[in-house]
Amino acid sequence: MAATTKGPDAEGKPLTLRERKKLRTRQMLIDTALEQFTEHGFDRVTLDALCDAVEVSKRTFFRTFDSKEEVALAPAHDLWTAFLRELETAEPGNSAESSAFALLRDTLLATIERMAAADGGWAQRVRRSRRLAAGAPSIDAHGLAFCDRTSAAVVELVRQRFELSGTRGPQEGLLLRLTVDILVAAFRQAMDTWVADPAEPDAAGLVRAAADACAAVPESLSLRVSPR
Amino acid sequence: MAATTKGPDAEGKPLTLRERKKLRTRQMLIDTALEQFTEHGFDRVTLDALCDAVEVSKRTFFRTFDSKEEVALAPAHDLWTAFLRELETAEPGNSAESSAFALLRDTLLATIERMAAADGGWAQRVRRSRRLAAGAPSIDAHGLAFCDRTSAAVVELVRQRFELSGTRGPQEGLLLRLTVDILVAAFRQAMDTWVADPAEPDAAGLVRAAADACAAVPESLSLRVSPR
DNA sequence: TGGCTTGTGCCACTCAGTGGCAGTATCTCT
DNA sequence: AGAGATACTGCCACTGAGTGGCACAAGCCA
Repeated sequence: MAATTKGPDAEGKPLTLRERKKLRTRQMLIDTALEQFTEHGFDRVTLDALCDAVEVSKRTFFRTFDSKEEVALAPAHDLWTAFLRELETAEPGNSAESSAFALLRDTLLATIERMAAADGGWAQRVRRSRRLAAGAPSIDAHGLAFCDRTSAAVVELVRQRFELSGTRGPQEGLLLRLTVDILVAAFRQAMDTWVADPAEPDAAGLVRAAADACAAVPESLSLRVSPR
Repeated sequence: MAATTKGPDAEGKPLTLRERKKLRTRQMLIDTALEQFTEHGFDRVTLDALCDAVEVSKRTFFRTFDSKEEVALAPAHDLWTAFLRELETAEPGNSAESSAFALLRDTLLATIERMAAADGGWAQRVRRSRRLAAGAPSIDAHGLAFCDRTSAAVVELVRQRFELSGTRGPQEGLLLRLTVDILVAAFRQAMDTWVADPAEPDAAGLVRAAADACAAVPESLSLRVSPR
């Protein structure tokens, strides 16, 4: 994936003042947006109003985000970006199973933990963001599309870093894409159960939910139906 | 799912003139749109231009479709709508396996065949539509979101018509959703291979691709990776 | 300090999408 | 067949997202 995202590149430590300022307005925009959107509803908050509140020109907003939806999705965006970074150095599990699915799952769980550790408010922001997306179709659509693009990048990266085996077809890439999509489906499922559950609003809850959802995949394929 | 879609309800035969006219403009819009979009690019065709070509007011366009993207997605839209209808009367496979996944898969394949049988140009239109979506992020996003909404409706419908078993948890609904999402992932995969393959541009090719993708799901979960 | 780069504000503009209202075509009932 | 009820359509004005261009200011690098 080309670095087309406008998010932060949290790697090189020595941030110049300019960059720090930029990050600060970005965070300002995210926080204010999440707040306003949850308070008044996504489409009842105009960008003009939002930019007014943050004291930033609309032009600047669009230099920071690609669309009104993206600011609401920033937490999810950051998660997947971090996931990709994590995947660049991830190694197949030390356990017996070294399936691609397990690798991806473990990397995702590790990423979640790392995000939460690096920023205490992260879990809350993710929940807010997800709730917003659930209520506003256009946000959800953008989120889905972003997931999809990320999936493609994941497939790319894994093929580049690892040797695939366990199949005879010439279509390892296709199988891999399916694997990634299944992981994503499980994660979305986990997200929704986590967001709906008031008991564990912290990152640990999300990790647990994600692990559960991944574990449920084989079961779900053998789920049986009978007419009632 | 409430009947919020603006698509045709191809069930009651005696179509009144009004409805026939409406359907005709709808089809006109779809055909012209697919043509113009593929020719000049999605965002280089304004709605004004499109409506001009079909000699319809923009207001009328928005009474027929919810958004500019939706007209490009109409074929996919129709497919999933038909899938839902099909599912209302589908019965678990007569074969030994009566898994939910098999039920959904078979229903989907049957729906594809039925769509193609009812309308010769259908396959071509679907290909065009999919190609458009692949090239225009905003179309793709809308398509994903629509798939998601349909998935929810499918879960709803299956839970209503069938008894689920094969699991001990109280979360059959969650498992089922996962099942549906996996089917959708497989189908999207199939779509892309089918669209990319010039050899079998007819519906039979899509059916084959979809069946293959579904069959590949278990394999994909056991796909193994090793560092290179 | 002074030039150089980079981010910002402002302005005007395009285009998707909506509400309202008046006009016309279709339906229905006798 | 004709008249009234019932869609559906066209037109117009409007909101709001998103973009291009240019002048200006703030941070950067000697």
